[in-house]
Amino acid sequence: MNDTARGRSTGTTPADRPIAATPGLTPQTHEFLKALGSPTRQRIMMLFAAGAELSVGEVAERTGISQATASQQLTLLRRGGIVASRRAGKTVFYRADRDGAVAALTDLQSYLSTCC
Amino acid sequence: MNDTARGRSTGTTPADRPIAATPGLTPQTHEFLKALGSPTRQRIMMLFAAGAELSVGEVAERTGISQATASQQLTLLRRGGIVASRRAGKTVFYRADRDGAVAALTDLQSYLSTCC
DNA sequence: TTGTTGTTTCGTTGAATGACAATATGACTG
DNA sequence: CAGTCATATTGTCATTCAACGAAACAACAA
Repeated sequence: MNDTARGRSTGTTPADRPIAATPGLTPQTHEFLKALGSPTRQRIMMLFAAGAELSVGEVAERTGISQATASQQLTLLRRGGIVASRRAGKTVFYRADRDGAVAALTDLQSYLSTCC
Repeated sequence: MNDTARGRSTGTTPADRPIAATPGLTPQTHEFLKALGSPTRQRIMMLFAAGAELSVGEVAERTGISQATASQQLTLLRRGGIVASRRAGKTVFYRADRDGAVAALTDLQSYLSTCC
């Protein structure tokens, strides 16, 4: 569960890997693309508009999917860096992760400016 | 390919709400996400760097996949609007579609600014 | 016409995905 | 401690996807 090592993130890029040598997308961005490639997960994301914070159960209820599925899909979205989670007692609240989204979008843009 | 009713997109959006009315992503953009979500197709895209034009057979050879598979994957990429094709006699040349990529990226950006 | 070449479509196979119910874990309450 | 609530994980099934070879199709040459 521990989601350390974000890899790309905010402008670090030490001395080990120059950006230009990277032939493709960051694994993070790959997860991002897969995450948003699903209509169900797109629908879930729309629930987080305006900075809303929702529990897993609320997401399940509002989308009409089972609690188990909601938990799984939210895990995928978090893996894609588009949502973040916070635990408050027994319930876990998810919210949109704007920074993660921007990072993925930036990576995508850089990738596309290479291959297009 | 006829994309009627894009909804948000390039319009100047005078006094109406650009955000509230848009429920999700364009089908085109959905195809775009699915297309780039595959490592194989990401690899294919990298072949089109610097405006290169490649036949289906060349793509097959350089990626090590069968010609049939290459044709299928290129179809998916075209459906996502990231490549365009041109027929010259018997051979079909594919190239990156920069405009399509930019359009999808713009749509994505607008979507994310809604839900994040 | 027949043949050749490049591409697409068809049919199949194995792997990955999405969804659910059932169960396990974790966190609080009594 | 046992009990309960919210979430996570597991097991299973149906659907989808990537990849292939074989066959159909399209464009040209002889």
